[in-house]
Amino acid sequence: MNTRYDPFKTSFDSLDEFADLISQVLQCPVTIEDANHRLLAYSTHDERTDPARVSTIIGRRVPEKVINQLWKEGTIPALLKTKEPIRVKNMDEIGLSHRVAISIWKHDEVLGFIWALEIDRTLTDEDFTLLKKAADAVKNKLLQLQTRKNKKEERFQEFFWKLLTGHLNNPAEISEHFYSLQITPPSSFAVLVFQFQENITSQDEQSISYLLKTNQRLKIILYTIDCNQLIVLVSTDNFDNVFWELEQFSLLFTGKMADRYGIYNLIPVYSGIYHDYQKITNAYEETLAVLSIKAKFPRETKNIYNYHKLGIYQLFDLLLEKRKTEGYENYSLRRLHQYDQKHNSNLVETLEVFLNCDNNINDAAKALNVHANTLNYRLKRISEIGEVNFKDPNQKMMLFLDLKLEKYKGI
Amino acid sequence: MNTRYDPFKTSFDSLDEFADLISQVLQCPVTIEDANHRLLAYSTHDERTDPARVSTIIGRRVPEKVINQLWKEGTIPALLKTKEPIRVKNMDEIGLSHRVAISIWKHDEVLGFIWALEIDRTLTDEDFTLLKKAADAVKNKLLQLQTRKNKKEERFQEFFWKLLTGHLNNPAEISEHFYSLQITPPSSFAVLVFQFQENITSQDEQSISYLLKTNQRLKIILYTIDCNQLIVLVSTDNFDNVFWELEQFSLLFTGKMADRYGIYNLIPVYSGIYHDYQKITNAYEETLAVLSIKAKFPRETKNIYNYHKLGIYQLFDLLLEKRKTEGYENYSLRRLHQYDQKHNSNLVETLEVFLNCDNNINDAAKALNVHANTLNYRLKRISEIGEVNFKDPNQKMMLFLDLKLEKYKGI
DNA sequence: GAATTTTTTGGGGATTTTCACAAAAAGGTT
DNA sequence: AACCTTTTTGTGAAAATCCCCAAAAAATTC
Repeated sequence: MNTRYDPFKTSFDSLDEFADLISQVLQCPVTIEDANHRLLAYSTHDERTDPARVSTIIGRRVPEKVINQLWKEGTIPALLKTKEPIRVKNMDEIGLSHRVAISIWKHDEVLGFIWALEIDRTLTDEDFTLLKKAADAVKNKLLQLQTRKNKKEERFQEFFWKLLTGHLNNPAEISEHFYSLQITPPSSFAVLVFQFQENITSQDEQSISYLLKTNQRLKIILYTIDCNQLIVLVSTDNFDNVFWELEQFSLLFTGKMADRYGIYNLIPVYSGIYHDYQKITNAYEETLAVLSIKAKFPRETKNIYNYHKLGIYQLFDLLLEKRKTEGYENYSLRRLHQYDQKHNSNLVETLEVFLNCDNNINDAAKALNVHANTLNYRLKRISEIGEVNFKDPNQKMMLFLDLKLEKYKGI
Repeated sequence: MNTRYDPFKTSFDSLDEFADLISQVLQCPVTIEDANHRLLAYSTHDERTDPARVSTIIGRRVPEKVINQLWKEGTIPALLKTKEPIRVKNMDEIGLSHRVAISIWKHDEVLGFIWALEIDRTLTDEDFTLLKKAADAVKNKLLQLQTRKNKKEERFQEFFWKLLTGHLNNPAEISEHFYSLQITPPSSFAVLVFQFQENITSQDEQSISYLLKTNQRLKIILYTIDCNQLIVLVSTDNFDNVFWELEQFSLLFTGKMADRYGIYNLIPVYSGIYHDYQKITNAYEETLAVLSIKAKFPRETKNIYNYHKLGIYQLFDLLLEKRKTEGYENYSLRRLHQYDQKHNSNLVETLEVFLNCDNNINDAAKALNVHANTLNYRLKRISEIGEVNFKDPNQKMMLFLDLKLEKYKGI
């Protein structure tokens, strides 16, 4: 067979038609996906298939566990690097039989993938050449879809920003927008924000888009990017334990950004669950508040991702202002600071660690790297010097608050 | 001797002169006091005396322990009831030798007392008659002092109110007022407020005035009455432990109001220590804030008398407002309330008591009248139902705050 | 009304915490 | 250097807390 021979130099109306054509030429089942592993088309003339393909077709996307495996094992990274076909050995644990994949390129961007299953026959080098021709032939068709989608995405973004900034304050208007964008608004939603260390580049955007679209944990309604923040609107319908889901998703997303794209130190936060789309501004502000507090108390709020869990840190802006206006000073803390300064000891730190450790002497002693009796002695001194009664929850609470407020003020 | 005979029907310039006259007639040392046991005059012709009298003259008032003893043992109550002379047996423990006292009356009000010491001779019935005549003769003179004092007190009051309400905002002006009232302003001061259960009657006023003036623990600079509140400005100079002193004084005052005059349930509060007289308004407002919180959390703040010690309760006005505007609700608390309602249990109450008891299971179990294991079981349920982690101080603190806020809201 | 679940109470042993005491180390003063 | 105070660490016994099990009581469900 001549390498010049190109059976794909023909016009076709739909991608499905084209998938069938490839299938006929290569004598095996074929599927075409976009860059986010969404199913675009699949051949129907061949009935042989494998579980992974069935799931992909049923769900109109490649199952997440399959994507994960293909990432881990290197197929997808390879496809994103080369224009050559890649052979994948069968992986029974995810229901994948032997197959060959090729990426579809336009300039230096991957638009999608073609998969050919090697169920009865193994593809030859010639078949590989044909596959490359098929990939080349399909790119323009894909590009059309892509640009159409881009325009749509712009409208999505505009709508999302209007929602976030409270520019749509009429339920009917909001419904209308959803309808015109062909989105069914979920009855409950949450806003997620991922804060990046640096501004998000357009290359990052692709990774983000890819991750969001391939994720199958949460339904992403809308998302947009603002400097170093990725803002996402997700549906929270039909979950027993929404916050757990949100946390799982956040960790998954940040984990994959790190593993796959080397983008580390993302800070995920999310709002509470809302039902009223006019309150999306509140949700967004919640997330910003959490980010702001997390910036100031990174250690204390390490495992806190939402406003609800912030606990007393919710109050800090307010409290600081109060303290400023009334010129109040915690008597005990002042005494302890004075003592620390005079004898360069560290009673204040000791107190803070002790309170952080929920009054547990052993834990606190470990955290401070001192003997438990040492801590005991210090606590006795603290209660003497600072006139603190460690049996009084009110006193301790105020101390804790004022301790943290000092830090807050200091930053 | 004829009962008509009256050696005191004579004019005299000063009270001291009159005291000497009585002393001459009765052949014993004499002192005259006002209703608040302030020394008004004393005889000098006789050198015999006792330690109590010496202290009285030196301090220009009867020592507090002597007054206390005379109250306890019934002399003063008797003097306030009858116009007859009362004999007091000697009380070595307070340096008091035998003496006779008589109260000086104007209408139904006691203006003061005359004391005659029975050092060498015991007074006869005739002497008693003479003493009554002396008391009668001196009353007009005392009345003059009284009215002069009243006018002065009115000026005091006016000045005090101006200070409290911030109508004097110029240090020079304030100093001037102090000077013109012949008060040396202390360099540090505090405002005390005693809240009565009912509006203060003019009869109560006399008791108050008496107690304030006879007290020797704190130096009272100014005081005034506003409906059911007694407002006092005290000097806090020269104390090591000011707050302890203030507390002692408060308890003393409320105790004596109860014991002596049957006026119960006074609520004492006091401000912090201030140095700047322009900030007296702040001090006053502090006390009012404490009273307001104490009204809402009587049990929790039972032993709290000043703003400083209020701890987290300082923040409640602010927090409540925040909660209202943001429409936040504590998730755990809501869950627990729901459970309580459904199973008519009392998990919320259990939680509150437990937190009040500083996480001490035994104390809390006692307070709840249940077995410690029952409480343990309930706490396990609480942590399950409310998703509370009892090792997390932040969570617990927020729970505590929200619990108390609920109550605050409820009232 | 029987069966099941939830709640309360009790016992008792393992584990921790608490506390007093003492020795040693560290820091400061004269 | 000698002396004192403060701080740290160690030890061990008493006290308390924690935790498991089980039985009984109460409430709920079927």
